[in-house]
Amino acid sequence: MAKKVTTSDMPSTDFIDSAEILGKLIRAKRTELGIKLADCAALCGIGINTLSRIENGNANCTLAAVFSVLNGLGIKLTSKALTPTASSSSGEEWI
Amino acid sequence: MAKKVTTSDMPSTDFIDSAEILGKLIRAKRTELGIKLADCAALCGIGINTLSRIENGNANCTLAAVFSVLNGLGIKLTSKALTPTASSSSGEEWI
DNA sequence: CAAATATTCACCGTTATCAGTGATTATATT
DNA sequence: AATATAATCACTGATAACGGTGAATATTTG
Repeated sequence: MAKKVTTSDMPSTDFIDSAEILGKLIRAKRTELGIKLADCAALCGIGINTLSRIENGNANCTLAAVFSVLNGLGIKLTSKALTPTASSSSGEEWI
Repeated sequence: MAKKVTTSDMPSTDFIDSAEILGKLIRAKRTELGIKLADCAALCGIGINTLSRIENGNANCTLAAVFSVLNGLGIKLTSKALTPTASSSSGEEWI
């Protein structure tokens, strides 16, 4: 069986700013769901090798494959919320 | 000059679940910063064509290029916060 | 409406992904 | 420790990304 991964293995960073962190996030979610690599790949409609590389932090993967996994596993990505400040009520400002 | 894009052009979705939405987010941020495609590409260390394709929602782009842009523009991505619930104090649960 | 600027597109050569298969290595279970 | 299971790696052939350049197409400004 695969190595068990819990949230304690997740990077302490709040932000997903690298393929490594994204890969760890995906692996943590998959193992939490208790599904193996091969089944997850089939579920997400990508190859086993590709999923393995994504989880291992390989940055040379396509957005297509990554979003297939994120959506397949129900992982929700957000940027900082669209919250116009008082100084910019017209809504040109991201925070 | 390029078409002006403000946050009003941003997708109403809270979640970034496709290359299209990610591309729009990037473009909104770049235009908000007032820098042109070529300068932004140089700043992020990628080619102009690649940045153009990313902003236009092409899913066949590498994570490497995308993270170069996100980090170059200071766009912070997050998943749902790591908040272990009372029922899982050992930390196996994402919300 | 014309001029200037910004973006997209088509092409090139190089390089690398991708799915699939089978072999190797790592991890769990008894 | 031995067995079963899971994940990684090395290969194949097909397809496509990547950066660079230059041309074509927006888009903005005077």
